[in-house]
Amino acid sequence: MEDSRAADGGRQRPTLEMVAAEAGVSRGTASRALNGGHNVSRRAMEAVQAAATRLGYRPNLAARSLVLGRSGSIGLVVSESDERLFSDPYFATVARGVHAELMAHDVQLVLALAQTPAERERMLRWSAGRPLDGVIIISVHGADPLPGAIATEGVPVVIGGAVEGPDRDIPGLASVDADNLTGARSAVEHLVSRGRTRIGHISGPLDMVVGRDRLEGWRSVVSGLPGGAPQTLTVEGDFTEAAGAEGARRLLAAHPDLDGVFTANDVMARGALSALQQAGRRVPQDVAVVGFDDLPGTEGISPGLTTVRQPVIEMGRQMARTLLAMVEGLPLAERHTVVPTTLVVRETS
Amino acid sequence: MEDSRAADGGRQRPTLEMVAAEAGVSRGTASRALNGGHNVSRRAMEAVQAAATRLGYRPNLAARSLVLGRSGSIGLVVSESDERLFSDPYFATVARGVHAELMAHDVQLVLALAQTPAERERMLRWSAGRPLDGVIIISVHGADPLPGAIATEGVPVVIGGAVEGPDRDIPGLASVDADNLTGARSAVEHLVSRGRTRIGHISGPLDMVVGRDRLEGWRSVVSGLPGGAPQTLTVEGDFTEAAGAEGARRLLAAHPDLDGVFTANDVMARGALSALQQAGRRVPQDVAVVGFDDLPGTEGISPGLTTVRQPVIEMGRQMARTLLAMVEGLPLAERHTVVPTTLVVRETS
DNA sequence: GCTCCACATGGGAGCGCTCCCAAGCGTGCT
DNA sequence: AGCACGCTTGGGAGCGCTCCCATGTGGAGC
Repeated sequence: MEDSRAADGGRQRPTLEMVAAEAGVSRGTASRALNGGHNVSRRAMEAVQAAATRLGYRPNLAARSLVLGRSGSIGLVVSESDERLFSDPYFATVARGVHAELMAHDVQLVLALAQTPAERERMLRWSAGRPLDGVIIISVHGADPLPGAIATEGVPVVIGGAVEGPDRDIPGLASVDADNLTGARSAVEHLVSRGRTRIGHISGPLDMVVGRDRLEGWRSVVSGLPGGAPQTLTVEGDFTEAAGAEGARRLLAAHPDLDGVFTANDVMARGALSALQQAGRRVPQDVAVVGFDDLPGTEGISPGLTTVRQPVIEMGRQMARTLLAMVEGLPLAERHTVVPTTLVVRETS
Repeated sequence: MEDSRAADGGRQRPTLEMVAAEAGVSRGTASRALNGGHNVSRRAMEAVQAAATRLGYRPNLAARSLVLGRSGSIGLVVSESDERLFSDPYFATVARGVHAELMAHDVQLVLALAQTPAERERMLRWSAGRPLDGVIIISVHGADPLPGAIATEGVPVVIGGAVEGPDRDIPGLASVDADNLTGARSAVEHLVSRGRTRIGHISGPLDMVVGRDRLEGWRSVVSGLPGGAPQTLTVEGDFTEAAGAEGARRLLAAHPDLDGVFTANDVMARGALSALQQAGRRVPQDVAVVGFDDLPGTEGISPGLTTVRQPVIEMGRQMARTLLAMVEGLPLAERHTVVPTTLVVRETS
């Protein structure tokens, strides 16, 4: 309507210049009054604030970004399909923690996928081009060059998960991860303490460090058992419920005497649970099941799942805190944080 | 390390000026070459592009925003607690559609809550302050002044859901909603066609239009039945599984002869389902259940739920499309879109 | 009464970009 | 051969803000 392009509600949006004029001071004074308020007389302070409210002044954040070289927004990047991003509760939970912490610092959360090459290129554009002060990347597969590339552009990166190889030494790159090795070990040791001797593992994707770490935790315990840790006691999954069910079926086929299963996350544990029951196994009498994650909001589901809890919301907050500190240029106590896990015993073991 | 504040990887980030110098042309020519490419000779074009790649040039999006008066990012605002935002699959699904459409247009998605007054004030700051070109608001309660306030600031708003009252006439405010009335009616008519005569309803929050609309759809059919539509055949829920279970228990207590339940969403239907089974009712033999939503990804869950499907992903895309059109200043065919629903009959009816 | 300093203020510079306009240049027409 | 038009090009202006520095003003100290 009205105008062809100026999208404005009609009148000119008030600028700092106009506020200053209205208050009878200069631009510089107005700016100081509205921000810190240092070196501003009480009189000027009040005049400026009154003028600002009278005019309905809102600082233009783009202009501020330009001069400060900072945008006040950070990206949360997930290298997954949009289907998984928006359906796996793990991501939602990390996002919840990240969101909470960012909001407390008045920082915008930009959500984006980076799975296809085009999406990855866009992330680079967005971070290097400044509207992103920093980036949190969760779900890293393989030796993904993206985090390193962004960090190299001078934009701080925090990875949700472990960092291996040369990326560990890039100063602009930090990480927050659960102690997957110890956590997995505690899960399997718990199964052993329950008298289980034939313990299978349904792993996460083995191109992800988290998948390999939890597998390794399992192996380190199971290889000490009489039967050892044969290949057939392990099935690679992808963290989905279907993969859990399929994994349980495969384990059962190879080892009819299976009496324990440790899955790399809770979603797969649920899948395994129904497959086991469908195969006529009672849980936990015949087969005990232990998962990993213990996301909030899943406590009520029956049967109560024995699982390794990682404080995912808090880890999300920690990622955001770390990133914000890096954006500020503050020194970090430790670049690579590892968070302890807790075993939560419920009904399935 | 290195430097105290300049977060840069050390060296100066290349600017358009530097690219122009490298290519031996002026700033203006370089700009034109990198953007549309109109009125630029082939020679200059190639020289500039080569220089840009050689220098690793990334345009400063803050500067561009400042001059264009546009940031290339839009906000997705949810007026709910962060717990609900990150656990209710409905939001995730809308977000999925919005995300897909925005990415196709290279627009950033900024995710934010606006429940507390402080959060709502921040939204106003973010939208009026320009780094948000437009805002999509989902889950509006009561007569929320926020959408109107943002629209009045000159920032286009799209509401996911119905708009009532004076807000309908604000030109900068559009909406996308499912045809809840007709959808609810078709659900209840389906129950009637299955021979049910005692049909209860577990509604959404009645301070939301969607809650009232679906209730009204139920009432319009049920009031024509012999027993009429007494108050006791309705329980107000809040879209959570617990509310669904509690609602079913209350309905059963008031009407032991209950033979049908229509719930305002699928999550509550799941809750109702388990409460009904716990009360010894067989579904659908004793009591038939129909939900609302039919979100993708829930098809596999057993028993298959009869429900009213709304194309939520597509609706999310539609919201984004509408908003982007408004940002462009394009004329809208219709400001308030209503999307038809489909009844999907499965095992619970 | 004069100097000195702390504090308050105004306004220029500049962030990196896009837009606009004037100037340059080659071609096709009369 | 001369003129006009169209395509390219360079560079100034300006988006709204923050920083910095020079200037102004008052009170404390000698």
